[in-house]
Amino acid sequence: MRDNGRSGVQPTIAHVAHAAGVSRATAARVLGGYGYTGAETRQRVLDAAKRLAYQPNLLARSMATGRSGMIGVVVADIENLYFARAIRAITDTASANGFGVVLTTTDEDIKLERDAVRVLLANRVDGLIVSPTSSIEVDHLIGARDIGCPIVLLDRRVPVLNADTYAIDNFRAAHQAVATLIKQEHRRIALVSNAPSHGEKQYLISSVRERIDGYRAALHDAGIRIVPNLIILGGWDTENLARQLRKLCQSANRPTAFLATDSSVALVLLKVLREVDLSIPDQVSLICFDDADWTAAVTPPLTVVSQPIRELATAATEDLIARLQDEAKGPAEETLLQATLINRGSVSNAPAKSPIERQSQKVRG
Amino acid sequence: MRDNGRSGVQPTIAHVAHAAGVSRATAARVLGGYGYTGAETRQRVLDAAKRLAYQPNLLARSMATGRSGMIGVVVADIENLYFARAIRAITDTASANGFGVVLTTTDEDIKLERDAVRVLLANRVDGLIVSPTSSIEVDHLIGARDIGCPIVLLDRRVPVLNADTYAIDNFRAAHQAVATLIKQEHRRIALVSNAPSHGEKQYLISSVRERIDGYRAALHDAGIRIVPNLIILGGWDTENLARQLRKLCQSANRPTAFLATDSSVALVLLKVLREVDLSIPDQVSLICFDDADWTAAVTPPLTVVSQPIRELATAATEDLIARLQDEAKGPAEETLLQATLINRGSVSNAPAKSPIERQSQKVRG
DNA sequence: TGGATTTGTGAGAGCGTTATCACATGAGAG
DNA sequence: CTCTCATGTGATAACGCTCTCACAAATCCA
Repeated sequence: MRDNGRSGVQPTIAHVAHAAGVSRATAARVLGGYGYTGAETRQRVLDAAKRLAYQPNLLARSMATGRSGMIGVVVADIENLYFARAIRAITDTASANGFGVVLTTTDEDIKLERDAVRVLLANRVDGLIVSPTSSIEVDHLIGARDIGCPIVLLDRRVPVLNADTYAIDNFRAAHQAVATLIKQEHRRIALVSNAPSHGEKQYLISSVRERIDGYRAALHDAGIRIVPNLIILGGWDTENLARQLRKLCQSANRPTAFLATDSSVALVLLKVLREVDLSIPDQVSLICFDDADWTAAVTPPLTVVSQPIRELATAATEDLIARLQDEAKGPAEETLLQATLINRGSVSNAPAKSPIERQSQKVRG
Repeated sequence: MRDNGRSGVQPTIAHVAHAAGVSRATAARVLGGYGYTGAETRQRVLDAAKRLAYQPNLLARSMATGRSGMIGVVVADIENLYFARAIRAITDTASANGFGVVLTTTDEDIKLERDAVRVLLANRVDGLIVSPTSSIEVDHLIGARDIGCPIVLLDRRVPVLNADTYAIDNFRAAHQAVATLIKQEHRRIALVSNAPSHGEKQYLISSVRERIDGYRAALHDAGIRIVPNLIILGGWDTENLARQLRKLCQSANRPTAFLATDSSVALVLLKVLREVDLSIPDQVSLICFDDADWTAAVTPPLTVVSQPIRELATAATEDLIARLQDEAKGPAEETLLQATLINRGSVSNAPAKSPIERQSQKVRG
């Protein structure tokens, strides 16, 4: 039993009890707020506790109660706006309810996700809020659920897990965005994402998959042919995504409009567009997911699909905490909030002529 | 002792020991990796552990060892780019070293900071990484240190605490940025920050204070008079900051250049500049702290003071972990890395004529 | 062959709580 | 005047680990 130098300084219930001249049990009762205690004794204990600056050891309490008061959060990347906002809402909600948050990051790597869940479980978090990288490889989540650790899913679904899920209606949001573009006469609309393209469709992150589905449906509804080349899945390497976009933008029949599945993708696209000297919204229109604060500050300000991230994350956390506190656990529910399209300045009518014609015109002029 | 429904499912060392037909002590030794164990026994225990999917209860381990393997992180706001990057680096470094991270957020509120530290200590984190809101009200930090909880400071200093500190050389960075503007003939240079203006100078966040000092020094070195009105401290309310900036930009002798102390301030400034129809870099120049990814994507791309956030946070975490592991604790050290000015497109020569003249000229034209 | 030494194992005491149980006291009821 | 019963309080067993000790068996050296 090594001495960490702390135990000698941190008073325990025993110290308080001694100082107050009562038994440990009694001190524990008043400090823990349970069981009978005489008014006068209680005051003596309270005084002693204050005098010694007693702080209960939550680890010990967790040991004894079997609940740690900690919520584990597993997300891909905290630098991503979506998750940053979500984590903020989660920590706020958690601490308002007396819970702490243990944060882990997976980088969309299923192996790291497994590790993260294992570590969190080993630390006996009471519950988990997860944005799973995969909707297929979820054995670790099922394992967690099976040992009685409640899980709430954020942003992404895992049907087989049967857990409460909080996300937006991605299909509808993408559909609406694309429909907006179509209404402005756009016919060649590209969808750009940083999800990895390798593997089967089912291995895509569910939110991206649903956005793609919404994109396709909107095109289909308008009788526009779906061109596979216009769906860009750049993977997690920004440079790779930029390369693909550059190529697309320089091709003869480049798209007249883009739908970016998140703001970091939009950023890459913006850089490429400047590189190839295409201006928004005159030459290309753009809508992106997530109302990042910079989207309103750039010129032109970007039209975005705003997700109610804070609401989602807050609701998810409250849900988890409710499940932690009530033993009455209803069946798993899926909460799908609606995203809202914020019209700013990055969408305009499609250029009257096709890009090819425009370009040759330019050369002639 | 309530049953949380988990203990029945989670196997303990006792279960493994029983399954392997050895004593708890022996199982604990092989599972804990300490003391002697026979090769054959070890294997039996390992097999049993695997079969039962044994996962050590880290809470219990923490109780016994007095170390939790958790690092507490206290920052103002995770949505702030600086802290998002820092937290990312901290979690990465921590988990690479077998540590977990408990995250708390203070919103620059000293009261919340006190609470956060208290909760973290109650949870017996092994050490603390803090970006303190105040360099004056630090009794809670001193208290933490005094009970033997190592603290490492990030971004901000607290001289009296005598703790290892990781930050950039804010004075020099600001000095250099302002000098750059001066070299381009700018004379009316504003400093814009979102730090609260009320109270004494010493109550400012140390990094902001040092940037202001650097700003003043640069002006002074160039023989330029310091105009108090050009130092804008907007507080945490974005709208308030915008209001002040609007007023400043519309005043007769508005500044020709701005130094923003972080990227979120720059964002507000950008919006205001668009509102009042002032273009960068023709009419005003701009340098901001922090190389946020959007700064390179806007038009024109922004010239920024790039802080080596990741390096700072990684070093801070490694330092803390080293102090946690080595008992040999040297004296507190301050590590000041250098920021680098990244020249992009938001700085140009000051308009040849004063804003007033330009404006009247415009009217005449 | 006997004592010392190595090698491996088991017993058991913490760690700081929670929570149950038994017990002491005094008051009120029969 | 005993018998309950409410009211406090103290002992004490968990919780699941770590880690010191004691001790048995096997090995070594003289």
